[in-house]
Amino acid sequence: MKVSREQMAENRRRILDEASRLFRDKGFDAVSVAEVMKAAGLTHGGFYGHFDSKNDLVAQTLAHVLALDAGGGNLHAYLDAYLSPKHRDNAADGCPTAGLAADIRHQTTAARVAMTEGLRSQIDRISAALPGVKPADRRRAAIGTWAAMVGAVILARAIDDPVLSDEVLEQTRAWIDAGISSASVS
Amino acid sequence: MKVSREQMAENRRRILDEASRLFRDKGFDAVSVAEVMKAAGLTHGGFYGHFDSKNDLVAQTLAHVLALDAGGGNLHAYLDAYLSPKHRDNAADGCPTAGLAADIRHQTTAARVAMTEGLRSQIDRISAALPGVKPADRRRAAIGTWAAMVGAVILARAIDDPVLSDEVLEQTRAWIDAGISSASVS
DNA sequence: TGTACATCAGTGAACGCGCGTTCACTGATGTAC
DNA sequence: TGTACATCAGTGAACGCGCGTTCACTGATGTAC
Repeated sequence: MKVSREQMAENRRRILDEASRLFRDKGFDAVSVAEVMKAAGLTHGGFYGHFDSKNDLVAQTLAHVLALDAGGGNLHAYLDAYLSPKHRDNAADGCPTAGLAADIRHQTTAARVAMTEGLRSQIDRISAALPGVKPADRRRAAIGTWAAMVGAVILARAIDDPVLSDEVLEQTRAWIDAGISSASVS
Repeated sequence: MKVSREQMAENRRRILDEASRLFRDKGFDAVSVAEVMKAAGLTHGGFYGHFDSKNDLVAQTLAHVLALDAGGGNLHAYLDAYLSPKHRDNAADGCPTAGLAADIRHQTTAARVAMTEGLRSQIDRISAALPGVKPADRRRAAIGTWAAMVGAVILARAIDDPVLSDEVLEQTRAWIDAGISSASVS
């Protein structure tokens, strides 16, 4: 049955929100169109009224979730949250880059473009949150720090030993702090 | 038709080698059993004479490829090769951690255990290749450096803009050098 | 060493299943008058 | 404002396809004598 324009817009938003969670949790390929629609409270047939294909959903979900991605002003607090066991253990609610960047390689150009723009913004945001670092080194510090953050969460999630996994998060945190500190104006 | 024991052992090795390349290139889910067997010059039916299941192949392939993984003594040369456009563009022949770590999360315990042991060795190897760093900081430097290396290659492969992708590799390289340098005994 | 035969690695057709996608249909929406 | 009807968002059965896995069969291997 037909629904109101507002209801349809809300349905679309809910599909993107649920797809975003499911994709981060299980990866693009392991989530079916029917699974996303069910999570959004709809049936699978209606999917193609909102999106051209599953590939289209992937690209639009990335643009949707990366637009929201914060990373905020307080780098110290952001690092605390990012390199925490809680973030490692809750991929569905976590950073889309850590959850999906490795999977992007096999997706369509539209999806890759959305991820590229998201990463560009993220590098700028971290750079802006490094006021103590000499301007000439700021971009270098932002990229190096972001690579280490994403790498550490991916490694921590891959490791089957809680002790080693926790250690990867903690030591990466300490290594990043030391790097930023020694690149800062004294 | 039956083949000799040596031939069977060689077939098994070839299946693991081809699976290793294909998995690194396309991810575990995107590679079919038939595709692996064809790449090894066999037909798909014979697969189950070598492995219990596709999950078993995944776990054994990881153990096989991580056992070979070098990372050698010369950290400078290793960093050069690792953070190069060539490595970024040749995932099939590249580091299994960069290619597969993010995918491991959704695999069986056996596969996760194989990856965990591979990462443990890799951290030890990098640690041993950091003789200039104060012993107390060596493990921290090894973990932070490895996280940044893996993260940078994953990000560089996800980015659809060659300029930004190259920059991620170069700046991460410079950031790692600066970090190791400032953690070294003077 | 030579022969007879049991073993078993590899073949390829077939299976059941879940996937992305299509489509005829339903009935609430929202516009024309 | 009230009514008549065209529109179209959502439904659910159905499709073709590729997947992991099974299995009856083949014929070279390698052992027993």
